[in-house]
Amino acid sequence: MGLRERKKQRTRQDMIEAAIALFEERGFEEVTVAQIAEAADVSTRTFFLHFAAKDDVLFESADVRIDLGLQAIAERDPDERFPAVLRRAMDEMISNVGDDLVSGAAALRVRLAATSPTLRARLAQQYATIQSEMADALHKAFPDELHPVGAATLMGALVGAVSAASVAAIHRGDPPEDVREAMRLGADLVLRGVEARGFR
Amino acid sequence: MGLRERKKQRTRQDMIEAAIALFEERGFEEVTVAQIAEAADVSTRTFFLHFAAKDDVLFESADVRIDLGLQAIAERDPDERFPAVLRRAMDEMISNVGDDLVSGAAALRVRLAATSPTLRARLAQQYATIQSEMADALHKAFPDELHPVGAATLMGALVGAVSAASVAAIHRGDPPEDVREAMRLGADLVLRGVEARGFR
DNA sequence: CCCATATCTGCATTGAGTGCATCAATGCAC
DNA sequence: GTGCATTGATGCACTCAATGCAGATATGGG
Repeated sequence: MGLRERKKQRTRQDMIEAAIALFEERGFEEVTVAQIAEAADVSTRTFFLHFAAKDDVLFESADVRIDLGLQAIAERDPDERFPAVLRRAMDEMISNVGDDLVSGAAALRVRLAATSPTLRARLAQQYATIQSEMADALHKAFPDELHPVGAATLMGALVGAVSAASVAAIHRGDPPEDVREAMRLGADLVLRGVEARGFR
Repeated sequence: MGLRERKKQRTRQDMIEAAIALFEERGFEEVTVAQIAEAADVSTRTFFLHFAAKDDVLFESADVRIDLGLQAIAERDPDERFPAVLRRAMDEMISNVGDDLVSGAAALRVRLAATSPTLRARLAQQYATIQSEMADALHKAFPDELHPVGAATLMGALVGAVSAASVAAIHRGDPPEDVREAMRLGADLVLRGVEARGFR
């Protein structure tokens, strides 16, 4: 990595650190981009060169590995039914929420989201993306067993349960492994219902 | 209702109609508040006197009766267990999504949300409110059987399933009763899992 | 008819976000 | 090392959403 690239990452990191410090001190809504820029000693224009929006600076390390979920679906055994595939997919994703959870970045986001509609929206957006991409992949992998509405409903329940569980657990201050366990219980709740009787 | 009040409702309605027409023609993001105000022959300041944000104009008739859900929880039979209570609550709420669904306002929102992050966020916010209020009420009603994280997870799954189902069904152009049926199936999927084995 | 009140309006301001032109440092070829 | 293309940083002007404030105007009640 050349000097140019290193410098770029440095200013980026400066902005992230400045932003986090200010957010922790005053809250998300009370800090302006101009203040972040000033604290990081860059122009506001530079901020938007690195981040599309003010909240993006908090999602730098947000690392839900949706690719692992999609991969789990793609790699299914020919005779494997979708509840089993989903169990693998969710387990893969949950076991790999990493850095973010450990570093406390996720906790900071949840804490700040409590007082910022903008941030809540951004958080929701992330889950919505996972939900719709997975639903799409799922329908394509099991076209005869799951119609589009069914797949969407199923992923809505799964993502809804898992996200609510993680937010609630993080909000409570649980350590990373307990958060993951809460997420697993959430996924299990839904998948149990799917397995109980067939779902469409 | 006096003349003053009628005039107020009239300007409000003018703005709503102007906004809907413009949104349908050009999409949500492509229409400015100034344009809506001009089309309704009022000042932009008046727009914000009636609506806190640009997207609020589309949620005038959004009528998810969360009170019915909370009421269902409050009125529970002493020996009724929470899965049964939740069935009643969800059924009450789903059966009473009314006007909005019939008038096509809900469909317009879903259609516009497809191309507007702002609108998606607003939609998500609505569900999030229902989710957290119900989770809270649920935990308070069954303090020994459902701890806070469990209640949050459960409502996350329920609201996630129902909202995804309704959005998918509406997106498909299903008529109101089919949309409600999709929502019921979503709720059922989750509740079946809860009933299958006890949930915490 | 007069006064309190509520709606509507104009104006100024803040803050997010974008387009554009420019400057300066870096990387690269020779 | 010199020349040149690239690219990251910046300043400036601008749009748009949203808010505060101060008036103008109309309504409704006495």
